[in-house]
Amino acid sequence: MERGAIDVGELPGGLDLQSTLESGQTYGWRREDGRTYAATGLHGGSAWYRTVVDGEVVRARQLDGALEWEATTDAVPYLTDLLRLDDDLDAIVEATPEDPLLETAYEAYPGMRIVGDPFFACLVSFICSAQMRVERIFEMQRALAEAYGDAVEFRGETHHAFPRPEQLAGVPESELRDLGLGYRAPYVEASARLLAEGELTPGDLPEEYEPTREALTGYVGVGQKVADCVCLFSLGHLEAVPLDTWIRTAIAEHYPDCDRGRYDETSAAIRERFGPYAGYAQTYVFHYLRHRE
DNA sequence: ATCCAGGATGTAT
DNA sequence: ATACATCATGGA
Repeated sequence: MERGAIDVGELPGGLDLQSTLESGQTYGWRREDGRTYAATGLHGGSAWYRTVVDGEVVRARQLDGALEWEATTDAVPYLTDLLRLDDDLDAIVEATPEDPLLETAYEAYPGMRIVGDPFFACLVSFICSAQMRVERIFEMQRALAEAYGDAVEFRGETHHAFPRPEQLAGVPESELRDLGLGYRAPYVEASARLLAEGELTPGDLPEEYEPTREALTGYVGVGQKVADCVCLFSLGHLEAVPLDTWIRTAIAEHYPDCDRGRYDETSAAIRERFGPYAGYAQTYVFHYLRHRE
């Protein structure tokens, strides 16, 4: 086992691990105490979180201005990617236009970062997110990992990686429905099968944001909103603004002139309003609106 | 019981 | 191209 700590004070803009991992961007981390935002409220302490990446187990917690970690290998490169520790949050906030809602949201959760999730796990998570509460999306991804993912031993405990595409391709629809996926079950299987057969792999995707979003709708169960989530939370397109129910309500209330009636045009308008890191702004607004009071 | 949740798809117009 | 019904599931 290896262990270490990252000085949060040296990260521009700091870090809020709990908000980063529990704000509905990523469903690949499990909080070891089994509790959630709903149970602990915001700033719920320094719980350990764990995930499996590339077959390596990584545990992490934030304590006294340090990001402590224990892992089966050097976790620093993984944490840097998964938590986007190289993002200059100060510069991102600085580049955000003056706006009452954005300023309130940024001030509510200083240090929250956009995640850089593994592609397939992110894709499946947000296919499953359709008409589903955040808490239940966590349960669905955990169920998928425990049912189909590789088991990895660490500290005397068994951890499960998220399944690879070939581990979900061909799984009977009834099995996925039994995990609570509902009508999303065939979407997950069909998209996994595409990847397992080498079609529409991440390497096939364009470089630019908008063509990438369009290409991602080639998966089954992926429309523009889910595609935007993958763009933002896995592919690093920080300008992507997923238009979910929360942000649509916010647009209606705060930016009605940005409502163009169509997804792509409304998205472009709000992107223009929110600036080059519009995705960051969107995620802060989403988290803020879901948890205020 | 009725409504809703980080929507997408198939079909009819 | 746009409007509409339909799609599971569990919690409030």
